[in-house]
Amino acid sequence: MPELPEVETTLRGIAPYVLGSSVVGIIIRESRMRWPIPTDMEEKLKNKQILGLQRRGKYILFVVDSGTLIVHLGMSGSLRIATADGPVKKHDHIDILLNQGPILRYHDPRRFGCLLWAEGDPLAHPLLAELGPEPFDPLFCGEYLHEASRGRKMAVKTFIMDSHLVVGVGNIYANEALFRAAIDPRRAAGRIALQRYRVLAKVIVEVLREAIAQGGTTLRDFVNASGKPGYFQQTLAVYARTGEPCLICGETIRSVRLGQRSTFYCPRCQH
DNA sequence: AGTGCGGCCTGTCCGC
DNA sequence: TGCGGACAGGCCGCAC
Repeated sequence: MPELPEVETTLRGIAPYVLGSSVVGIIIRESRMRWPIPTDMEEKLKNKQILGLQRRGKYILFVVDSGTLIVHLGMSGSLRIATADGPVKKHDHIDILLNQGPILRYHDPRRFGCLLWAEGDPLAHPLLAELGPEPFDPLFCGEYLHEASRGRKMAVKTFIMDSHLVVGVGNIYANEALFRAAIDPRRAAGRIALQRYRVLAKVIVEVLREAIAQGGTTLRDFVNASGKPGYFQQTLAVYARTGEPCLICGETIRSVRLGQRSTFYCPRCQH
C-alpha cells in the first residue's frame, strides 16, 4: 500500500516525464474509483500543459493553468510511465497521454484511489482543506502533538494516523515509529508526556525520511516496470513480525487490533 | 466534539 | 483442485 514515502517516490519518478508536458488525451477504461472519475476530466485536461507537480499528504497534484488534477493511490494504486507500444494490463484504468510520447498510466486493482478535478486553489478542495501539517513541516513537533492530544482517550497509534492531525503516517510507519519511541501503541494519546511526544515526532520524521531515501533507489523502475515500495527494502522492526523476536531485547513481538488496524509492538520495550 | 465502526475493492493465503 | 472466508488497509461518512 502506498505510504507517504511511496507517493513521494512516485512523484520524483514521474516528474521528469510529466513536468512541462502537455496532455493530448485521456483514456479511461474504468471510472469506478473511490469516487467516479468526473466525466469531463478529458476536456478539463486536454491540451493543457502540466505546470506543477506537488504532494500534499498522500495526494498528488497535477497543476495546469485552469485547475488541478488530484490523484490518490488508495492502497493498491500506482502511477507509472508507459509507452504506446507496451501492453495494457488488467487494472490499468487510466492513461494520460503526453505530447512527448510517454503515457502516464494509473493502475489500481482495488480501486480505493481517486482522480478528481479541482478548480482554483487545490488546497481549498474539501479533501485537502482539513488536512494536518506535513510531517516535515517545522510545525510538526512534540509540542504540537502534546497539545493536540490533551483530553484525547484514543490509542496513540490511532491518534497519529489521523490525517487531520498530521498527514502521511500510515499503518506501517505508525507501528515502526512507536517502536522506536518505545511507546505502547495502546496507550491513551492524552496520557503521554511532552518529552515522549518530542521523541515520537522526531522518529516519525526519521522513519519517513529513511523510507524516502530507500525509495529513491527504485526510481528507474517507474518506467515500464513495477518498482518495489521502499518499505520492502527497509528493515521493519515490528510490522508484520508477530511471534518473532524483538530486534532489541529478543522478547516476542505481539499483535493487537487498534481502530481496525493491525498493530505490532514489543511488550518489553514499549510502554 | 470525540470516538469507533462500516464500507468500498481485489489479490492472496489458508483450511477443508 | 476448487472453493469459501478471512485478511490487508486509506479514508470518508455516519451513528452514537
